[in-house]
Amino acid sequence: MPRPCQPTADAGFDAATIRILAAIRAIPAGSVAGYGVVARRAGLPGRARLVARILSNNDDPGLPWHRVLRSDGRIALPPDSPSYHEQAQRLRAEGVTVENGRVRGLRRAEADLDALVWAPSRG
DNA sequence: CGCCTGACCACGT
DNA sequence: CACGTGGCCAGGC
Repeated sequence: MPRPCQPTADAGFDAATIRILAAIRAIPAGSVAGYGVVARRAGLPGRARLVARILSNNDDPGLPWHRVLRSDGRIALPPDSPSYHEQAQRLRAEGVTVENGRVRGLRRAEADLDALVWAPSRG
């Protein structure tokens, strides 16, 4: 009996992994995020590859791993992989437009947000 | 330790 | 938008 805390499938993971898992679970249905964004949200900038490794190692079916894409909106998995099709299917099931293994509007949306924050004559 | 690999990223062409 | 290049971090051997 490791500990009386509630084991949410995060049991046994280090802090970084737990934060990343939380960041992934925080992605709302019907939305997507890049590996780098997930890492940054988890407070681990520059650890995009760590996110990828965690997803690769992940076995929790409740984790919305399908909402994580490359920074350019492309599905990271190889097109001939079974998981690739599963990801595209799950995304479409949430109303996300997947075309040619790619989701449109990921980079553009982030750029717009940055533009708002860094907009001239505003702050 | 050093070396290779990976569900990555930014940048230039 | 597609490709090539260099960089980055973490693991496995």
